Amino acid sequence: MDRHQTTARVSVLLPLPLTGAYDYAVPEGWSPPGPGTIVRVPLGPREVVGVVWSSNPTGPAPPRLKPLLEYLPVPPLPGPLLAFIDWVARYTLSPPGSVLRMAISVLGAFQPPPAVEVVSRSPLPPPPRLTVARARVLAALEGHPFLRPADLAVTAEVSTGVIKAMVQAGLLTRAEFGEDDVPPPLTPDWRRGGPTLSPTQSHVAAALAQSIGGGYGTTLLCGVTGSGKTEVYFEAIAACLAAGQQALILLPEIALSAQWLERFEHRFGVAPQAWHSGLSGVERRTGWRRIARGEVPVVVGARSALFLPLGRLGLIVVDEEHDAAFKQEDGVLYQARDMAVVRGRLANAPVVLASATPSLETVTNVERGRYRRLDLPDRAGGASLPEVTVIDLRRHAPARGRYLSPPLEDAVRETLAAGDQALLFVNRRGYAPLTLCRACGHRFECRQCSALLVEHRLRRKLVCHHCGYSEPEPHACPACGATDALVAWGPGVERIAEEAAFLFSGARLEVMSSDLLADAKAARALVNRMAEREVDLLIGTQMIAKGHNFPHLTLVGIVDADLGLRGGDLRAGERSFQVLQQVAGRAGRAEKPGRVLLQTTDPANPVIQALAARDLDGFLAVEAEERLAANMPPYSRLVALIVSAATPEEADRLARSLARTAPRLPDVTVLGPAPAPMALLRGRHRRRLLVRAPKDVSIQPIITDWLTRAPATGSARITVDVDPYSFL
DNA sequence: AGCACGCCGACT
DNA sequence: GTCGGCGTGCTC
Repeated sequence: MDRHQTTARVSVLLPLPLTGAYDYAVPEGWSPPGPGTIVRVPLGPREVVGVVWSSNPTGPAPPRLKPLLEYLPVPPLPGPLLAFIDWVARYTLSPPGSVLRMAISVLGAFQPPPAVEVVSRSPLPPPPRLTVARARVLAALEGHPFLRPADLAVTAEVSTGVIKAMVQAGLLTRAEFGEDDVPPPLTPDWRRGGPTLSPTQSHVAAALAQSIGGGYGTTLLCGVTGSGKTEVYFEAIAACLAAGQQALILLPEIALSAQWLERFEHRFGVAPQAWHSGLSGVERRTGWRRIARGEVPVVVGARSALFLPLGRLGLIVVDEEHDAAFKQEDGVLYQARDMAVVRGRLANAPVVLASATPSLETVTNVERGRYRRLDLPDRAGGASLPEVTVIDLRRHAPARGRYLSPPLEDAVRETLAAGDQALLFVNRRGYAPLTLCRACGHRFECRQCSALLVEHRLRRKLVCHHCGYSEPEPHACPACGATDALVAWGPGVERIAEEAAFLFSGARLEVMSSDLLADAKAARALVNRMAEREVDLLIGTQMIAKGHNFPHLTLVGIVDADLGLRGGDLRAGERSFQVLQQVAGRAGRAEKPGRVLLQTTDPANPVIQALAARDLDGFLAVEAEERLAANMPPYSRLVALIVSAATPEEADRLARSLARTAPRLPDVTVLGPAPAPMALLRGRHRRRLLVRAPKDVSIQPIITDWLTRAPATGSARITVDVDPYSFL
């Protein structure tokens, strides 16, 4: 072709689920934009914001190129973030645009916010005689450099007309004040001394701090509850700040970590930039813009913070790295802990994974020599670890219809009599997980999902925990019409609270469950009441396991340690161990020793045994052996293909078609199709195929190829979940 | 993701 | 006769 191109062409990635980037023409006379430049482009009948992905795209130009419309006044996205977005898209088999959307879907962040009109006192001396109203206006401005005219009118109790006239008369000066004129947040003071660290803590802190500036490397920071993990990685953050770089801390549930923010503020003097779904529009906008301008030294956030435009990333910390909440379960399906490691590698920054109960994946990576491990074996301040006693429910059966065994009941009584606090852990919300008709055997199930409806007696409702569907508590069986035949089956937190209120009348009892507390503030208030000893007996779900410190808590009762040991979930054992270990960690954090009583019907179970012995490595060894024998992760890789459709027939048809066209490769196993564990979810019928492949096989191209051979038709959809976590 | 175009039920 | 339901298809 001898006709060379006259207009420059760039490829632009749009935050939409398209197959790739689109090409646009750079208008004559514009400086060519570099990768990462945020631009506005035409798309069909509308205009969208996208990001320049390549300044010199290869391949044939599309027949007609539309021109770029505008370079938006924001710094370009940092190169390592672009590489990260591409990497996540390839790994999770998501359209790159969908991944990009997570990075730039901050509404209105690309235009400087409209300036606000403000007035201030004019530098001229006020005339000797002022009307009463004008004098009030000047008085109201005392102590304020500037105010919005409307606000000033309200404080001075005058009409806006007075202010207008004063501007005219030169008594007040007008100015424009933009959101960006707000001074940048204060820099955390890394020179402030932290708490005095023990020799072990100092040693570990120094090792972490030393990795700052030394390029990528992942460290597992393993320390039991109360060992001072947070304070230790704060030292790494301090070193990162001292080096002029930015630190990113990921937490599983930001909303509940007011305590974490307080600790940070205590150590560094200012609050970090928070990033989570609870932020308001303005907070997101100003936060994102500040981060993009490189003004923010520390960000603490949930999963999505991985996609922030941090350009001088010097450290990533993933706290509670084992937490299943790091797995994003809708939209782009990714494991934020694993992606944090990738983000660190691409930005050449060290990564710290912190946990008291690290995941088998992470520990295996240590054994393979990919991660380094640092241990904090002792509890800070010399507090002793609680003693764990296993109660065999077969030998110490509770009374009929009850769930607290005599030894646990006695222990609670003793604790309360001694003026101490006790905690009962029930990992199930509601009153009873099953409502059954004794006359005909009818079970109440959700119409939308294949899940049992859970009775919530306090709300007088039966609730589906998967889709939120609820119906009033029934009086009669809808199947056989029998009245007085419905029974509540199994324990929930409300039922245990009822039993405890009966057994320990006079004790100040409170229930902590996500559906009984209005918001994070209410949860915090309850935690405070517990810490202030205004509560004697706290009964709660998983919520209570998260890092709260109760100095006078000396007894933790685990009502049903078996919950979660069954259920066919790959990580059921791990999850039980983690939650139980955390709950056990609530007891005896101060000078008083604590004890843990654990009710089980299966005392010989290795999870129970390891818990009783507080033996993390022993537990992980048992778990590792089982996973290796079953050829399951982390010794192989799983990919789930979820087929969903409006009708069961459609779902079956596509699932069978996928099974027929499944790849036939020596090491790749395809299991299924089977009804997905949640075979009916939100009105859609689901089937699942599981692919298992060795870790060194690049599974993504195999799946992509497979999907082109069995395309979805009609209402059917295929969702690919690389490294699935939820088997429920 | 939007926003089009495109074919079948209850309204002025 | 049309207003409008949301089912498929395209956007450099």
